[in-house]
Amino acid sequence: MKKIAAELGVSAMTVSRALNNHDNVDENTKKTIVETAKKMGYTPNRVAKSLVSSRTYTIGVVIPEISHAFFAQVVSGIENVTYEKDYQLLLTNSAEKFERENKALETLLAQQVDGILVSCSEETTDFSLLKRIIDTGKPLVFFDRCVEGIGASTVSVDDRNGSYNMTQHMIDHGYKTFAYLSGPQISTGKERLEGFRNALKDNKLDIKEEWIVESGFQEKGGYEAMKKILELPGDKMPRAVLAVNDPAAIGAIEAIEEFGYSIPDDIAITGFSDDIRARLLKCPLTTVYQPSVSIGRKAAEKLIKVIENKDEPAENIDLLTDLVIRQSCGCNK
Amino acid sequence: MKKIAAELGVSAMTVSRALNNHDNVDENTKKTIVETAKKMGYTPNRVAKSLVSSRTYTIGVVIPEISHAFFAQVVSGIENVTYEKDYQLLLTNSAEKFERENKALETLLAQQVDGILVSCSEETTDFSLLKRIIDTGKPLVFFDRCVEGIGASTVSVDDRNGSYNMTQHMIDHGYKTFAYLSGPQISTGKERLEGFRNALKDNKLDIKEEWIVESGFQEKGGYEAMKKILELPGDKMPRAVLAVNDPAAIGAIEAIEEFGYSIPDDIAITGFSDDIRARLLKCPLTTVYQPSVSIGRKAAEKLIKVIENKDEPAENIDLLTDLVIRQSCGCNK
DNA sequence: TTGTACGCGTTATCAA
DNA sequence: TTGATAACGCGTACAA
Repeated sequence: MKKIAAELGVSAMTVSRALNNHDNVDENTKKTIVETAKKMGYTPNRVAKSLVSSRTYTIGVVIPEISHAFFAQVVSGIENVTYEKDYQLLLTNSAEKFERENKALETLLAQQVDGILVSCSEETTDFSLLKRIIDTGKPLVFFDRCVEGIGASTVSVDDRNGSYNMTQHMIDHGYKTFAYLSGPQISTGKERLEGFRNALKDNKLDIKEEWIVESGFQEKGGYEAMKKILELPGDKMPRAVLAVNDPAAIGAIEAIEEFGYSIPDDIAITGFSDDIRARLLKCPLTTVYQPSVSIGRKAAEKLIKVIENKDEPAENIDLLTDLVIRQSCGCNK
Repeated sequence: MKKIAAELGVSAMTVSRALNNHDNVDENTKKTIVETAKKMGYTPNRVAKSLVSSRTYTIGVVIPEISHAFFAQVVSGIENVTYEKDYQLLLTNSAEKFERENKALETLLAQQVDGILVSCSEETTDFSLLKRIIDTGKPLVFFDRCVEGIGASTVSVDDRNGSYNMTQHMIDHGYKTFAYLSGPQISTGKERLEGFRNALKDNKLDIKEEWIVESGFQEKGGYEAMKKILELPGDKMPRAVLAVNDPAAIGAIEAIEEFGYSIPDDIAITGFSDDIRARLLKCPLTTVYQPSVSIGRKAAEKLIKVIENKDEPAENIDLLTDLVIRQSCGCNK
């Protein structure tokens, strides 16, 4: 800006005004300034701008695992909104680790992001840092793996209902013995398991606790949890398996096939999330559709509202899920 | 920092030195300062730091489509490195649009990122902005969809070879008539088509130009291109189809099935990228494995080298591909 | 319509 | 070992 000013024999201030298209600048000088700015390849320095305005137009995102299809889609939804609203996206990855999540949060704060979007790691059970951040008034919105009741808005699907409905669907089709591959018992994972339990209870079916195995959110955990169930002593096997999400279900399917069982005839299985792979599986996976892109969009929209209006009230936004009935549940015949 | 200084009756400068662990500060004062900083919940302001140092420890990434599995994995590789080296990731999405790519680039520049990682959009044929950025000395590295020869390093796989090898594999197994679903004729897309052409030429096989159809990089384009081929007048059909990437192949498979043909018995097909879905398809897709995470890692590593040493020479890094033979090529019997 | 002074939070530099 | 000052690039508030 100084150089442009010197070049044209005006003050830096006039250049600033011209470039920001203020109306108290002579039309002619404005034109010349804009032109020479372009000619000299001027790029405004947002860092300096941010320092004075204490606004960075930057949003920090903490994702448990970027390479997971679901989160990639959520990010895509977030990006849609930030693009429209002229915010930038600072992406961090907790890699499902509590430590990394905290470090990421600290860094985002240091970067002076205008707001933060968080989906908790698998390990996160201590919310003190999150609470402290919210208490300072820094805009923060949870998505998918949310912490409710600590003052921040949350955006997720109605996990309990989705899980309940899927379980009910299976019961309606005559299944009576169920295994459940559960996620960690926080937010999403907890609610889905509750939905499962409630459905069984409401239908007066027994819950066999040793068939409820924690698998985590990933393929490997699903594989191992399923194996554990299949290796249980005794000759009984669950007739149907509900998994906390599609990656876990996909891992479990591998285990089931390794044991030589066929899906859905020996064991029926369902997932949750409608992963990009679900419909393409050899035996297409029945699952609960989660509007991943919308989750990202809603979360980003809410966050920006909070950023731009500190009085925006906190709310828990639940998006609707849908059952996607394919072959793996065996109800399609 | 000022508040801490006031609290302790020292100057802001001493606080700065203590917090940055300089050695010319009294050990005791240093300790007290660090403690009260923690107690007061001090978070350093990187924006201010950046303004004076003209370093942001931020890397901008321009991705053609975040929600694509391949790119999500590349981003994951990039993030691994930026995490290790303490850089932050500013993610932008060109949505395969030239305009958006340019806007993203401008924004990243304005954000004063220390360097930029770019994979070009499908539409990008005008490299003038990219060239201008490189010429200003701003560190920039291309990955996957690269522009060679304009002064920036590139990281991609040896597309020509990968494509050649796949074609040769098919020829070795007796296939003689090929269709090719091509990407746009830049970088990756161009090289893969060349590999295909070269292999046919070297084997003295005819190339039927009307069976070379531009599909773009996505499912929809693959579907439509394949349909076009199958609807061609005359009763001849290609015996095998090579697609520029897996998404295009997956789209094409849908078209092939819609026409009632079976894979690989009526038409064999292969992809490129080893998408997360490839192995799970009803007829698992034979494809060329691209080390996506490594591409991200290498690109980020190279970029950081350039950032930290302006004399780092530009180079074209080619990672190796591998054929992944599954069922869709029909060579597995 | 244009210009000057100052401040944003931090650090380099020089002086004490 | 510590402090004062200036500077990074920009915008607000005021004066001309």
